[in-house]
Amino acid sequence: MKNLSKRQPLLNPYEFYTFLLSHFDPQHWWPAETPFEVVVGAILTQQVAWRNVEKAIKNLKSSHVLDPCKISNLPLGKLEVYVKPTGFYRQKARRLKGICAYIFKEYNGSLKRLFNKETCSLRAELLSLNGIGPETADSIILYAAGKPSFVIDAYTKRICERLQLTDDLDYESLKKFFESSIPEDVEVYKEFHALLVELGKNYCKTKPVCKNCPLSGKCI
DNA sequence: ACCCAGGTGGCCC
DNA sequence: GGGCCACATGGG
Repeated sequence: MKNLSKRQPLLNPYEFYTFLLSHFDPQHWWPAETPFEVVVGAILTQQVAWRNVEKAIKNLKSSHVLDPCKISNLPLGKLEVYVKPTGFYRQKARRLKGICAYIFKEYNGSLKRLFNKETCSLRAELLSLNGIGPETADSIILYAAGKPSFVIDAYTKRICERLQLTDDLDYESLKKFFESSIPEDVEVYKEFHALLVELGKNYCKTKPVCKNCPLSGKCI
């Protein structure tokens, strides 16, 4: 485990959060109607634009299969067709089906039972499933289970780098950095992450879009 | 014709 | 612990 940044950052995370709140509309994430839709979206959005995920979710909804039991019983080929727009579709279909089968087998298809665990053991259990890494696990815990677990994504890492908010930290260290700097509050965690993505999508891409960026001047 | 998007797992050192 | 690779579609 790396040490957290010893140098005084230009902006502390909570100030950064209030700054973002004052510059962007509330995001009210996650864009989904049910916790299970969050789980599916979290898998499907890996390394792909959200608009592609919307197509896949729409396919699943219009086919009336957006349910853990239905998906675990769906032929792989059909599931692949539904999730095709999200790319890596063979992998994602296989993993999604595996995760649904697990929920079906271990929890009788009830996410509530799965989520009725302590955050720490829930996270470990999610991480043990093929297709769920740290970001997906934290997204599910925060936005589907409604428990505090700060989500780190590529934008967040990039923004921290550009603002010199932290040293180059690994996932768990960066997560701890945020969690130790802001109130342990589900709504704060949700909105902060969503705002970081919003900032990232508009201004902090691999090639920075500095024009009109509310952070221009603070960025390196 | 490129480049990139709300990652993960496998393999290697 | 980190670096590299495969995985694949769709929009700018």
